[in-house]
Amino acid sequence: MDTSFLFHPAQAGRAGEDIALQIEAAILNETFQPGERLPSERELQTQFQTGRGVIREAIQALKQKGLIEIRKGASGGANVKKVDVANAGESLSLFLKQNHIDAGHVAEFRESVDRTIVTLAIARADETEKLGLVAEVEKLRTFLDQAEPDMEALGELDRELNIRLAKMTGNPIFEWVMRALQHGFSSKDYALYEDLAYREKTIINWCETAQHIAANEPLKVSSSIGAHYALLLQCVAKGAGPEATTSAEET
Amino acid sequence: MDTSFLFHPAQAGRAGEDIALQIEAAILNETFQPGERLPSERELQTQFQTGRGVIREAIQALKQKGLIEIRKGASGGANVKKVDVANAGESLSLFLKQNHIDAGHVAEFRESVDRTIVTLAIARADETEKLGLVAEVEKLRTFLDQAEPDMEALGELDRELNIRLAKMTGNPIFEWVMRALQHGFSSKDYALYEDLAYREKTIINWCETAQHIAANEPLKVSSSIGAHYALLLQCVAKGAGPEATTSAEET
DNA sequence: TCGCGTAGATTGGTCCTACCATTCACCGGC
DNA sequence: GCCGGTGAATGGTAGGACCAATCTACGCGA
Repeated sequence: MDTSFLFHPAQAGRAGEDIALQIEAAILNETFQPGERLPSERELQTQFQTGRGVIREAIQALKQKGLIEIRKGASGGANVKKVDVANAGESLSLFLKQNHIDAGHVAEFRESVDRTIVTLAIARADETEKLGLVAEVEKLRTFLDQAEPDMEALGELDRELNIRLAKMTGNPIFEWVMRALQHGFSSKDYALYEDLAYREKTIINWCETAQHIAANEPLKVSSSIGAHYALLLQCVAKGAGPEATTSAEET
Repeated sequence: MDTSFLFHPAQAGRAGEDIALQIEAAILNETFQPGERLPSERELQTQFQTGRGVIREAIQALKQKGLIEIRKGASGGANVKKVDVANAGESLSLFLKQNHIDAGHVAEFRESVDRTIVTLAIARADETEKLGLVAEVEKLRTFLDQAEPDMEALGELDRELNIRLAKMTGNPIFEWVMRALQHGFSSKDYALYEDLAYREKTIINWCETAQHIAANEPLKVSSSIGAHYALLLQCVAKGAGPEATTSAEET
């Protein structure tokens, strides 16, 4: 492939990062297919108009992320690797992105984690925490009256609530997983809030969930969680409904 | 701190990796505390007897992993960072290691994931897969008669079984999580198999679990999972009980 | 005496050049 | 037609030079 047009020179005190990002973007949007070979270091050096050390640092970063693997020798170089599930050392968000994990699977996983989280939260969090959660959730209501709510703020609040809930389990792994999921998926997820009906129902659902937690009602809260994800899947299906499905699938 | 004795020169075609590992080890075993400063690049260069490029690549790798952050200028350099839960972009295994997440929390998380996995596996896997699982699990029995079983092989088989089960959900995220957990925890986990009683009970439990899956008995399988983790926690508690924890462990 | 600004030292960031080690493709001899 | 050698391509390492950012310390002036 002729890649001479792809990249532009990098500048400032972080040329390495910049270059790594450019290449990573090219890989993630599949300009470079798995199995393909990146240009050699010396070639990239001229394309980016930079020293070889910088190129090497960028490549090293991609290698560290598991995006490429490197072989020496003639016709060696950096091969784009399929980030398959076996590279578990890597970040969850990268895995979700490169494999186009569909929303259904993410939702399914999140639902299972959420159910455990609320159960543990009810069992372990003290009254103060539970009431604090309820108070925080109530803030969502302010978004109900607005015709054009601040999506940024709404998404942020939703994120914080999820993390707060995860913390209430007392088990840091749940918090880690929650943050990882949101890091890898937030952009897609919160776009759903654009839908008015979804927004209203979801906010109400959040309030119910928090109240059931405060009231120590594990079964009711579990039912709320179920309702939440039913809602989410329904909204996803509707949004992607007519024809967008075909392209979204994969391998 | 005087660190001149800490490191030894690296060799072969991957000096950078080697050095990164040495430094990472020093950080993880807390020879370098969070907040402390690593020696400057030029110092490390003389300590490792290598070129500065190699040092920079090693440092870049650590930065990529989120273990350090780097500032320019006098009294700048590489600062050891506390990998807290907020860096969700990072790998789960690193998080487990640096934060000394205790076995109980890991077990709790695994149990919740396992319960979901078996439920989904029953619902989605076809007969062939289920019978395949049973057949594979039966191989564990061969370890029952041996006085000195090959722990390596036993651990490996256990790992494969878990992943096989995760795959049967049809949701790649579960497989990812399972692999991440095992990557970050396997060494400690499979040491438990050293205990004869635990080994026997766990193997039997595996067989039960597989059979219940093949028989499509969600409740029974859930009960098996519960039994498994009860067993595991009990064994951990016993092993960690007196004080043997300190020395006998890993590396 | 106090405060501010400048000069120097420290450290990471970049560039360059040379050389080594590995691997592969091509070519010539058997 | 097969085998082995040889050279080219490519990543890996070494070392030096300079730039840019940052902190420290000193000295000048109010």
